[in-house]
Amino acid sequence: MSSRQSSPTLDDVAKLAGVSTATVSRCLNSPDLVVEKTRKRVLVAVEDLGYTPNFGARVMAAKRTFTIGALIPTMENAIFARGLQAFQEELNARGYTLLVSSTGYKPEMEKDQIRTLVGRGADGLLLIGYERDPTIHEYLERQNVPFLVSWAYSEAERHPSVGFDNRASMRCIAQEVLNQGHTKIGMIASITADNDRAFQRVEGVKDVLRNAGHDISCLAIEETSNEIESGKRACETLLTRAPETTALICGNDVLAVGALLRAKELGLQVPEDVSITGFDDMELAQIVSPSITTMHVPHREMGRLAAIKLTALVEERKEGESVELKSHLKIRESLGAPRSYPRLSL
Amino acid sequence: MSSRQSSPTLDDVAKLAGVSTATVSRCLNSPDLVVEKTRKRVLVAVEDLGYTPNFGARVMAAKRTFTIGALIPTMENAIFARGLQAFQEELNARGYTLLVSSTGYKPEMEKDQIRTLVGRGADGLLLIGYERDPTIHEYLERQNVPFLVSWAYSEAERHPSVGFDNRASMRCIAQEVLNQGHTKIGMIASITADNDRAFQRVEGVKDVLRNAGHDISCLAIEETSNEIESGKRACETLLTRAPETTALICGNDVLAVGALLRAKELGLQVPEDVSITGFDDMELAQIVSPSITTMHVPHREMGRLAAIKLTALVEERKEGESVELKSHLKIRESLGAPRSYPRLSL
DNA sequence: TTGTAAGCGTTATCAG
DNA sequence: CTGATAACGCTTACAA
Repeated sequence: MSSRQSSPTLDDVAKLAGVSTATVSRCLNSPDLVVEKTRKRVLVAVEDLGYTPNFGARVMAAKRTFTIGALIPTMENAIFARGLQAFQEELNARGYTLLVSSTGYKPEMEKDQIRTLVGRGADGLLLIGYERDPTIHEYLERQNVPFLVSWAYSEAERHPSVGFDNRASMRCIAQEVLNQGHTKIGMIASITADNDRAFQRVEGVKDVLRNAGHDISCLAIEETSNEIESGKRACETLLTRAPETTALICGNDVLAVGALLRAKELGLQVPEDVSITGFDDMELAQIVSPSITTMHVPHREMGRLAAIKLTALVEERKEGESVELKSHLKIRESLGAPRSYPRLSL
Repeated sequence: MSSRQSSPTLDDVAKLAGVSTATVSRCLNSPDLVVEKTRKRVLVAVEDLGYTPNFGARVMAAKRTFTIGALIPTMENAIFARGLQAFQEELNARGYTLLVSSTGYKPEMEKDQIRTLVGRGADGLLLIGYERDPTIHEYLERQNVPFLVSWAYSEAERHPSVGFDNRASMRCIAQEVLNQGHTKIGMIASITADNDRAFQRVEGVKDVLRNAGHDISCLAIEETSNEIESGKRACETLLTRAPETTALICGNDVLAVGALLRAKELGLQVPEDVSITGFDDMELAQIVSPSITTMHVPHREMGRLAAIKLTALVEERKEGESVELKSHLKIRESLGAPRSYPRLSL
């Protein structure tokens, strides 16, 4: 079965076509440098032999791989999957191949993977969020591998990014919650350590409360991992800790769905007894009942733009500018005014 | 900005450590061939220089890339994302990197991408399902690139796979539907052209009906793309076409969720007016209300095993054996006995 | 327009 | 256990 039949090389093609390897190479890479007649002969030979250039050799000689690496926390979260799919499609259209790895939200893992991807000759990298050990950025600079930050945008950061302002977006949601008349607010956040998106979302909520004259120290916050099950647990914990809470602002839709399910299990009415908001606007948010008020983020568009930006960065080797995408509030059923009278405690 | 400062090479490390390049290479690849003292010195040098092996060179010399390519229909479907995540984790643990592309369920796209991945020197490929142009398999054989089929398992096929029997699994669901007393059954399937999983799932339903003495030609089938929205539309179309239908067997959970939502919008009770079943057991299935009776498929386990199998295939270069994973029925709320009296038509 | 030949940075064989 | 050294297959000056 294992006929160690190695692939035809440039040399084979050259011989068959009766030209030099240089000519064959040129036919493939810059056809206009070769006269029609020769080119034709070469292409026939290529076809006949079923020749495919050897990747390693090509990389070594050309010092380009046409490979882009992407590091995402996890493929299992639909918001990354969706953006990544669009990213890949656009990359493909531009002749690049995507190399993906996931980090499981672990900084050490990310560091490792970045080295791996660079080692594999990725021409450029897509990274999620700004926050990471500065030595990584230095390393990439030194290796001369451009990278684009995505899923986040902040005026305060100077590195090129394609994303949205997590903090401002969350401010928008929190404001809406306040507008509905809520004063006892709880937050279920994803783990903020090493995660600027999660952190900024919490800050956004605090900004608004502070601005409205609330005492921040009263904001009950539960931090937990991004799973529906965790959202459920956090919901219960928080409502036990702070039973007077009438609105739960969640760091993302996954947590919000968890919170919603548990709230219902606890016999609470949403939004009558407790309002719940999400973030991201994944499909899930409009499927559950009641549907979840959330912040819509244009993930596909973000992926697509990131591909365009990053290939430009790679090809032009100059500092690109950041692109801020606009998120917008999706008002749905899970947010409403608090009851005018307190509900029975749990 | 663009300080064309190229990375340190093996040679640099060798010089700094005062040894030959061969020794450095050995330290990195087969440490046990090098005496402790030398190794230590070398590793320090590696660290000092921040040396990363050049991928192209390595590929060329070793004729291995430690890269595995995976071609999935789309990352946006959670069932692929989940399996792929596990696949990647296991691959990583074994020192391989994953190269992913999606085909959008298009055979031509798949063909293209396979060539690309092989061109990039993928040591092995993970492909979803058995069905594809036979020339592709010949091509891979010729290029001597082993590939593993996944997400499907069939005794009738000889190529190594890690998956489950789509047809038998669906038979199991259909039988359960029959057991509940349904006789007017409809099916919402994904597009079966070029998709053996979708096709086998339809066959599974037919097997059971045929076996129970039903006339297959009466089975109302709607084929549609894998989106919730499509499931909704198909549900309405089917119930309009065959209003007597009391059970909708769906090719997967995405379609089932769509069908469920639309059925509710149409004012039908599930399962009292119409039962609905899914397939895959994605998270979604237990979150909607009523929760969906479906077939649980161990996606993570499948991905993990696929990684083990495929790397074995790559490393041992011998025909592997297929692994059949067992799916199992998840009875939930969306399937029940039909009402004894007919409901009002739509 | 085409050919020649010098790298590119590893790995692996073979001596020592 | 370590060191020379010959591949590996392609790109790209430079020469013709």
